[in-house]
Amino acid sequence: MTMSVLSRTVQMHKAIGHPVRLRILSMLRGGPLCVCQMTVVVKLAGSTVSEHLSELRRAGLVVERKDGRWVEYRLAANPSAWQLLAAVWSDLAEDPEVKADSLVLSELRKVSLDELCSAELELGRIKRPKLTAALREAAKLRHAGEAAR
Amino acid sequence: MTMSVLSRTVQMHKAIGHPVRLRILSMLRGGPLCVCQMTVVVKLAGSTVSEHLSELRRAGLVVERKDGRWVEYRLAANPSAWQLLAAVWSDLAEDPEVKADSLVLSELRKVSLDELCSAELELGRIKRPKLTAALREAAKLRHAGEAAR
DNA sequence: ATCATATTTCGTGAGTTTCCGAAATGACGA
DNA sequence: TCGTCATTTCGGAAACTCACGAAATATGAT
Repeated sequence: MTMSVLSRTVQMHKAIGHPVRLRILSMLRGGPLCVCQMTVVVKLAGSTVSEHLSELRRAGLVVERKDGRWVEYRLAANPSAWQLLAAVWSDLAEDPEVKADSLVLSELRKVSLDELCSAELELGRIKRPKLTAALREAAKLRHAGEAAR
Repeated sequence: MTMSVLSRTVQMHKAIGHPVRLRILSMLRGGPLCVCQMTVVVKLAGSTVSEHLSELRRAGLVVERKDGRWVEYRLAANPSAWQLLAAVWSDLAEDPEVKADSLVLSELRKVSLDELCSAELELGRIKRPKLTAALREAAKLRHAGEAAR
């Protein structure tokens, strides 16, 4: 079960080397999140997000903690992971998509999980004015970054 | 042609996230090398090694320089690449496979490229006593690390 | 000029990744 | 107890990765 240093390093970089997983890591920088919150932001099937999170966990980059119906993920305290991610944050903060995500998240964090997860609150149908404003702004940012894909 | 920061970061980590490419980067830490030298160490087809090097170049991790019949690769001066690799070296130096590689390389660097590349000098048929000793030692190291795959 | 050879490019097959929706799991509340 | 709902696991389809050998390219030696 103990992998070589080489294999562990490869596993860690493979985990980071995917746009959705990198966005998830960036989101977690602002504090722990549950799966349903991340699902809203990245707009993929819940099962897909769950699988990405499993891979990040296997790579030692995040840890999970059950909290009632929800599962909360946070960045792992792993030192070599932290050093690695530190090298990533500086560049990444400028990215339009990452900025858009954190804009959405800052409003999303103010909504209770019960409220967020209740069936009617799919993205775009959320009533809260601040949140919808954040979503519009995020869409603009994303669109601006679209050219540079 | 300008990629977003997110895409470039992903590309870089994908490039690092492969055992052979990681070994190549580790090898280059000791100075520039030509393709034929790396091919001998990693024991893959020349075309395969060449493709790995192209990917590392596209990711901005290495640069190439033509030198007669040979093509020399070295680590790029790219600052964000350097910061990333710095986080990797510390862990990686202990890995048995990486140690084995650098042991072989330290002897391989003493052999001229002409001598190395002449057809009879496939790995294992090299006459130089120090080099063969290094290869035996490297094989032992690799075998010790085999358990931890 | 011609040959040998180091490297890259190309086509191909095997294996892996990524995404989805459906089914399974596990926890809360009625 | 039963249904509801967040999450995970599973099966499968499309896309991508990795390794190879053959062909193309380019350089140095004869």
